[in-house]
Amino acid sequence: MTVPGTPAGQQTVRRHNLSLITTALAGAPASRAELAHRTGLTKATVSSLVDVLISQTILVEGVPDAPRVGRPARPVRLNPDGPVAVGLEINVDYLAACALDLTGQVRGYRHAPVDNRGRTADQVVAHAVRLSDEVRAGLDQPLLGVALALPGVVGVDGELLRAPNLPLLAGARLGQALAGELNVRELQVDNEANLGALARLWSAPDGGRDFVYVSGEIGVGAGLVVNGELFRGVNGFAGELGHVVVERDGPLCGCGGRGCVEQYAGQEVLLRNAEQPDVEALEAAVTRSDPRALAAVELAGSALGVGLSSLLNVVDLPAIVLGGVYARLYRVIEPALTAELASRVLSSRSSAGRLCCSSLGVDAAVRGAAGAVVDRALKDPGRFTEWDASSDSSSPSRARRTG
Amino acid sequence: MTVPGTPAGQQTVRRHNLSLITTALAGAPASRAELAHRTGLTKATVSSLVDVLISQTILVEGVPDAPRVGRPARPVRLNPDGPVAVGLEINVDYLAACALDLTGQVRGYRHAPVDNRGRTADQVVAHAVRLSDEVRAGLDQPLLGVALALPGVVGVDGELLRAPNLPLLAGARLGQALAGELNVRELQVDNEANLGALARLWSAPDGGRDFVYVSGEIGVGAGLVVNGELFRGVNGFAGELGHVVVERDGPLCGCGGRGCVEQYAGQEVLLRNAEQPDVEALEAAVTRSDPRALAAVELAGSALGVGLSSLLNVVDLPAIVLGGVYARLYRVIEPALTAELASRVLSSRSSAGRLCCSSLGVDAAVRGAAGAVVDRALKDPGRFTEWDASSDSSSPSRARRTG
DNA sequence: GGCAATAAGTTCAGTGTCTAAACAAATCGA
DNA sequence: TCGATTTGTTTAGACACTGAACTTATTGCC
Repeated sequence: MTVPGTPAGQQTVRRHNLSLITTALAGAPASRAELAHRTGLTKATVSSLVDVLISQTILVEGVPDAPRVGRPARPVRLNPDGPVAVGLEINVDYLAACALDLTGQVRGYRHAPVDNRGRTADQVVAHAVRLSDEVRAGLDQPLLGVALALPGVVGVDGELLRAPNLPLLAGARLGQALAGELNVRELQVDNEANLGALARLWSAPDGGRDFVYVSGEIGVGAGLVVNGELFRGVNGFAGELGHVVVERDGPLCGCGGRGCVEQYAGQEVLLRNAEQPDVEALEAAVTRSDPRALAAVELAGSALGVGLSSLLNVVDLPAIVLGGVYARLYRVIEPALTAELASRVLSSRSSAGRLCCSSLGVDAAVRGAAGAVVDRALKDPGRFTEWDASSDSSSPSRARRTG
Repeated sequence: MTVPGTPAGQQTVRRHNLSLITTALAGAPASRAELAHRTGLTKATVSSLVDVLISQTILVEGVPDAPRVGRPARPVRLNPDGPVAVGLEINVDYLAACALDLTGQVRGYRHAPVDNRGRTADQVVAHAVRLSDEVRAGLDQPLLGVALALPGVVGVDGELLRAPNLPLLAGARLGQALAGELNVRELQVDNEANLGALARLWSAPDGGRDFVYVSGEIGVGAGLVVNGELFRGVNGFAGELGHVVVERDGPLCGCGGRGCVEQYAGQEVLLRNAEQPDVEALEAAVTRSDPRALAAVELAGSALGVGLSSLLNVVDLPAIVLGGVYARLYRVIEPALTAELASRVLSSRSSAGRLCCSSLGVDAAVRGAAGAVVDRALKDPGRFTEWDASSDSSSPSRARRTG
């Protein structure tokens, strides 16, 4: 909570304890007395903090439930009618948007299949803004914030640095453009693997706070979740599983190296090896036990296993969650993968490295984006002490672009 | 500073701000007024905090330097005669100990060449305790704490989980045994790669706060330093560079996998390939351009480059520091290594991935261990509010083992 | 030598936040 | 209707920070 190198005062304490309340309420509602018990604060302090959060529309009082002996508890919970977070995703062949309230409920969702390969940044941004509006239509709730998921390598400043399949958008400052259009101060931008990982983190409360999420989209990315937080690395390049080496002298990769995971398990290579036009066809071929398809998937699984072994020996995480294509091919890909992992990962002996498959579909990244906004708000609700006064970004009717 | 999930109060603020003072003084002494300027606190607060730290013997007032106009500043600095930290290292063929004062100055050092392969845990612990005493001999300063460096995989609880060359010590709870003998409450245990990395962090102030330190001892380990902090992973297994895959079907490794970095660049393999008995001989052979030796080192460099490329694509760090054997062979190993890195590491285009060589020798890990103790103290001096009262561990004369 | 200028460090009233304990409120059970 | 029980609020006190006034110590200039 406290920012290193910055002096702490009473306000710092307040901020920390406000965050204690909101995170304690993220799971289930609770009375003030129970909050005091959970957080270790006194009842008096909890009352004071809850008052602040209610006045900020972050919390609301619920109806007392089945009364027992003693004064009935008045449960307090995250306000489903408080500010909403919007997640956006710009991908190769679709755009998506998602509105989430503070409780994590989806309040709006749009998935627009569209080929973005030939579109300019301006066009894509305009479309994304439209989706953002649609997704908030009918919700008379202020905008908490917006986050954006992109397919490719995203720098720390939100720039799209590498996007092999969206060349027109490479180098575009999509985050800043969208922030201007949507009239939000800051807009978090991250790649789909990272945000997919976060979606998994919050959608599976018992799924652990440490895992690798493998995003099997066009590239092979991984989101590293360590102690419930994303590990991004210094430039935001962390988790580039696609360019971990499987064979030093393997096939040449677009990155300039040789034998990268992507050259065995990337979607493009996978389809080519299987001689199938798209993922749907591959899935069908696999279910009818097409030998070429099976071989291609097995090769991919084995290479992915080698790459993940290297990754796990470097970052030491106890679980792997497969997303994207790999989730859809889980059944077929799993044996080769586990075989490699079992023989290669050091920690596989002491801690059973669980492998599982994401239950979220294509909407993982958008959900994660919106969730990231909510998460930030719940982890530091004190940020909004000035925020609620200047509610210029509160109404869905924003300043439209001129022309 | 603040512990997540724990209520914050005024004491929390104090603790944070005390740490602000000590870390601000880690570089150079400063007057109270300058500290106020550096930290952002008021002069009044700084005075109060400094008083506390002086009473705890963490800080001392120095002599006023060349006076200028105005009341002369009274510089405050870390107390070189305050508590001392002890670092210990148990390695395959030596034991080492190091005493560091709060300013980071070495106040005592011992390096005892001894073959530990045949010794039991009890024997090694007893020897280490003796060295710890020797290193503090003549220093009438309380003991700040002790940390221990081990060659192998160290679990989060300090257990030595894998130590291929010290089979008698595998599974031993050396940290707990030493803590009991030395009468310290807790004793930080970590592997030599991690502590070597920390030593590098503090010995090269301009060396950056993000890098991989490659420890070329018996195994090939890596210490990952991210934003000035060690990245240990969930079980403490992070950074096992030796078992990153170079060739999926390469030679069988002791870990059960195939084609691990260790099978090309490990010290044992390296010596075997070069047909040399030990590292000294190898160094000599290399300087007289022995073709076998050069080939072996080049092979190692190339394999290390492949492994490090995978590592950097996973954790995204901007610099590599070579330690151990690799530092000694830097000249010869560097070309092959940089070639692999340049073609394979994604971020090598945007951020120049600097490769350099540690200036510390075999004492890197002990220094790092002692430094880790000092670092912890400076980052949270508030921990010692109760500590100084019960000064049972303050005198060098401790309770000896009975018998 | 005396005195303004300058800068360092201290003192003190004021404010915000937490704690602990007493108090008020609301319900059950007899 | 009354005691038991639990929730939530009030209040006095403690603690740490801030800002401003104040004290201290030195330089530089007349």
